[in-house]
Amino acid sequence: MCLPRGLSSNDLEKLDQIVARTQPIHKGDVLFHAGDKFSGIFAVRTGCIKLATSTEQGDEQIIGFYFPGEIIGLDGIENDLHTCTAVALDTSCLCFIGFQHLSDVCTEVPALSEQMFRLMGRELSHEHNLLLTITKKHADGRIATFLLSLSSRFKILGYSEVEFRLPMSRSEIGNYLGLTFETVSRCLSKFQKQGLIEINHKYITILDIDALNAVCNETTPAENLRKSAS
Amino acid sequence: MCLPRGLSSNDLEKLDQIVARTQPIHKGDVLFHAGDKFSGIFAVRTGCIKLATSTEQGDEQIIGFYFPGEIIGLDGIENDLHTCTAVALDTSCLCFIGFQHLSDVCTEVPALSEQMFRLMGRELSHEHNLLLTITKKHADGRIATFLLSLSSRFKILGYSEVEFRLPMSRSEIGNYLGLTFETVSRCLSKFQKQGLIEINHKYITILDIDALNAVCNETTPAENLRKSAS
DNA sequence: CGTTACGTTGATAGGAATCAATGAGGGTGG
DNA sequence: CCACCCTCATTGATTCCTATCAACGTAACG
Repeated sequence: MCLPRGLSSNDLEKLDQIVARTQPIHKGDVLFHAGDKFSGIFAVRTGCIKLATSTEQGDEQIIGFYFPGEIIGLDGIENDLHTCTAVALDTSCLCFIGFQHLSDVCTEVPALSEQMFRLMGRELSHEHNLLLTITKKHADGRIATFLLSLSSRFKILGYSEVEFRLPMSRSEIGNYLGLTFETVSRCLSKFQKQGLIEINHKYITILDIDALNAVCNETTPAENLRKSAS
Repeated sequence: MCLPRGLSSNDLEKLDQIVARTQPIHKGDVLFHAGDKFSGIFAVRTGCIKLATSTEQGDEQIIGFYFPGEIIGLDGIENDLHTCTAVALDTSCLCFIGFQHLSDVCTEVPALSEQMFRLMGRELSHEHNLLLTITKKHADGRIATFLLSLSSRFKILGYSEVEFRLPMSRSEIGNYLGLTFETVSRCLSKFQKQGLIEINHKYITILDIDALNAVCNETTPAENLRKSAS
């Protein structure tokens, strides 16, 4: 499992008792909607889930894509209401941990409480990084960053870091990175022409990871924004 | 104080014992640096603090501006290291709560634990909103949104919601909103010409709050990004 | 085999970044 | 106390990136 880390086997047992394996859900299925009552958190076992918030006007902003080992649902802890919508991008299996159980165990096991804080902290850093990527990088850099992020996560999961399938559409990538799908498509084509990657529909092969890294670190737009650092 | 909410007076007492009032810090002083060891969290009592992350290349991204009653330092919970830098924008007073003490009291008082989760959840929603603002709105909308956010926060603090001082520079506003300081300046001037606000250096008067709200909700760029909602 | 959603590619336009020059305040030192 | 410096802010001219509009190709699905 994914949640525990530094828990005693005794504590692990307690945790294990409250974890439920859910039925697989299919592409397009909604795990929870923004506004739904918060009932607990989910751990992705297989597949991929996207999380998105939205404005009153109905535009949606994708917050992240979640792969096996990653946790979703923390957005509901604040007010017992989910602020995000979670949708499966592929057939996916999840574990569910009811919040009532979880907080019971948390009071018994302080280490689990800490672990929960860490998870929320991770969400926060993820969003910090996303903000940095969006505000400081051009389209090229954002997409290169995105591809490398996927690559490193797949590697951790034991899959190939250079050859993988994108579970999300161009449109979703664009939404996530603050770009239009046309721009995403164009950048991917450009990277292919430059020999950085090879694209076959949803399948990507990274040919030159160093060059991609270089694109990530390219000159930032709004050089002068740095001045506020001083 | 700011942290408690729904705590018993008994619990409050425990909390009170571990809160330390710190010496006032001055404009430009650094409360903690990214990379510093995490020692505890701060509550702003007076003044204003900015929080920022940065890339390896040194560009900084301002994450938020924190006013009295707001909490900073949660970014350090994940790895016991701060991921943000906190800088005073004005002379400011803060309370400090050491993390060791805090987690001790948390295990005794589950309600406080929940409160901490809620605080982190609030940080998360704040960043979701910021992302939405940056990716879905033009410069005008971002700045109008920013002004209205300040306005409502000042109102809560008991200050005027239509007349206030901006503790941060144009450059910092721009950094926060993903714009250059020139664009910020231009938009503010434009709003003034349109009779929405009046600017006097750092002092702002909101003349037409409804019109500002309208600017916030204006047509979004990248209309087609919505399609991924379907 | 048509329908539909998704993806690619091209042409154009618009908004904000960049470059540049000038002005206003605040602090320091003579 | 005034002159100077330096940072912050304003405003204008130009450029560049990416959104937008549009047409077409391709894959998946019933």
